[in-house]
Amino acid sequence: MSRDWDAEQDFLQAYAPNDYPSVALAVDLVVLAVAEGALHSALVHRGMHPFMGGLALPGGFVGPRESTGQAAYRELAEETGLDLGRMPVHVEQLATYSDPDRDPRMRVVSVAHLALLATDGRILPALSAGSDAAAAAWHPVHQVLESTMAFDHAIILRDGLDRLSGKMEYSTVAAQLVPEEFTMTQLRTVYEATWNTRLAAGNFTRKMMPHLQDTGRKSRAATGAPAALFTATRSPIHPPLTRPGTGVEARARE
Amino acid sequence: MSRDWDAEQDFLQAYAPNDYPSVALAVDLVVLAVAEGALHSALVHRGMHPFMGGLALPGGFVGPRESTGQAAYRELAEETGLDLGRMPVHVEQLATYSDPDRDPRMRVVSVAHLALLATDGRILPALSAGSDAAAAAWHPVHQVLESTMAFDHAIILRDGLDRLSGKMEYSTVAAQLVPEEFTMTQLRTVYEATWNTRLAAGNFTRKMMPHLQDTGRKSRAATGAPAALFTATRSPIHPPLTRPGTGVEARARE
DNA sequence: TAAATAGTGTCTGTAAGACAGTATAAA
DNA sequence: TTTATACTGTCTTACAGACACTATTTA
Repeated sequence: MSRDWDAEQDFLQAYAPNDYPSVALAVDLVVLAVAEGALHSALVHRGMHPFMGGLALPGGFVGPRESTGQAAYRELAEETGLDLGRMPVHVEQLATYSDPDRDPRMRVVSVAHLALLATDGRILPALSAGSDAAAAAWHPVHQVLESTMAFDHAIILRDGLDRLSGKMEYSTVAAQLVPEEFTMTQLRTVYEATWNTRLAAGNFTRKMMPHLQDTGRKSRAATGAPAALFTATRSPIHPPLTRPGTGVEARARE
Repeated sequence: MSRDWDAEQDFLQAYAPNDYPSVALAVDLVVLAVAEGALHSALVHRGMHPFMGGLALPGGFVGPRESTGQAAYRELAEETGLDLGRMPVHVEQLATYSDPDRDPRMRVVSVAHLALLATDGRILPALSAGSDAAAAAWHPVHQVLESTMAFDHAIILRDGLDRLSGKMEYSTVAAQLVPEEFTMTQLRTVYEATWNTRLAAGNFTRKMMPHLQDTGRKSRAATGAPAALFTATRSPIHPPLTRPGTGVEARARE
C-alpha cells in the first residue's frame, strides 16, 4: 500500500512543473447583514501598518489543505466570533484580486467572498474579537463606500454590493438576509436597504409571491394586520425585478 | 533616494506576515468563438501525464509581476498563437478554482478567465502552436460538455458557458463575438449558438435595436436583402432578453 | 375609533411572442 | 421569376407601475 503510494508520488513528481512563482493566497470577506433599514458590512480597524487605523475587510490566509471557500468560512468564524453552527450563513465567491502591488509588503493574491447573514431586520448579529486581536464592527455600506479603505478593499466592497444588487434581481438570494421564515415586508426591506431605494409594497408582494412558499403561519407584529410567513424557493425570478433607475426611462435621460 | 527606498522596504518587511502557505497560481482560459451556428472552445490535447491525451483548457502560470488578467492575455497569445494586436478580444475573470487536490501533482490554484473572440460567424480564427508544444484546436462547446475533460476543466468550461449565457440576457456582451460592425443576423446567431436554441428573427431585431447603434451602412450578403450594419453600445438590456426554457411556462411545467 | 400595517383590485401603458406581409437583393 | 433574406406591421396576451381600497390587528 505504502509502496504503491510512494511510487505514485514519484511518478507525479516527475511530471510536475518545476519553474513557477509562488504567491501567498488569502481570502477577504464582504460580510453583509440588514438592520434599521440599512445594509451593513462587518469591518475591522487595522491596528498596524500599512493603513494603520484604516477600515479593512476581515480576512486571512488560506491553509495548505483548504479550498478558498473553506478558508472563507473559517475566517468568518475567527474574525467575527460568530457561532456559525447556530446561524444560517450564505457564502459565495466574489472575485480574485491579484495586482502585484495591492499589498505593499509582499505579493498577496486574495479571493474575495461574499457572506450573507440572516437578521430579523432590527438587530445585527453580535461581533466579538475572535482569535485575532482586532474586533469587527458593523458599518453602513452606502456610507462607508463614500470614504476610503485600506488596500483595495473599497473596490472589493463595491464589487460585493454590486454582485448582491444584481443577483437580487433574478434570484431569491435576498432571502439569505432574513430568517428562514420571513414576512414580505422583511424581504422588501432587504431590497430597499441594498438598492438604497423605496419599492411599492403592493407590487413587490405580487411579483415576489410566485417565488416564495407560504407556510400558512402568520407573524404577530406590534401593530397592524398579521403578515403571512414565507420561506424561499430556488425559483429563478423571470423576468427579473427591475431596480429603479436602471430601466428604459433612466436610459432615455442620458 | 535609495536610502529612503531601503528604509521603506525594511519598514514594510517588519510588518509582513511571517507564517503563511504559498501556492502556485495559474490561469485557465475558456476561449470562445462562434462559427457554423455553433459555439466553439479552443482546447488542447494533453501530451503528458496526468490526463495524457485528455482535453484541457489552455492556461499557464502567473508571472511574479503580473496580475491574473495580464497572465490570461499573455497565455492566450502564447497558447493559441493568435495575433491579439490585430484581433479584438474581450477577457474577463470567471472564478477561482482552489480544491487542494484539483491537480494531483501539487497545489495549483487557478483563476479561470473567459475570452471572447470576434468572428464573422463562418470562419474560426486560426490557431497555431505557440511557445508550448501542444497546439489548441476548436471544439463545439455543447458537444464537448457531454464528454470528460482533464482536471476540473469540464466544470470550468460549463461555468464559462453559464456565465456567457446569463450575461447575454442583460448586456450586449454577445457583440464581442462578432466583428465591430455586424448585422442583426450575425448577432442573433451568437445568441442561438450560445443558448443552443432558435430565436424569432423579427422579435429579436425589435428587442435588440434600442441597444445598438445603426452605422447607416449596409452589408452585401451573397443573397437576400442587404442588412443594416450595427455597432454595440454599453446600454444594459432592461428588461433582459428571456432565454427560451427559463421563463414562467418552464417553471409551471415542473 | 384611530392608527398602522397587510394584502387585493383595477387601470393604463408598454412590450413580448406569434406570425403575416412587404421589400430588396442575387441566381 | 424564383428564392432567400431583411425588415415592419399587427394582434393578442401579459405584466409592470401607480394607487385606491379593504381587511386585520393593537392602542
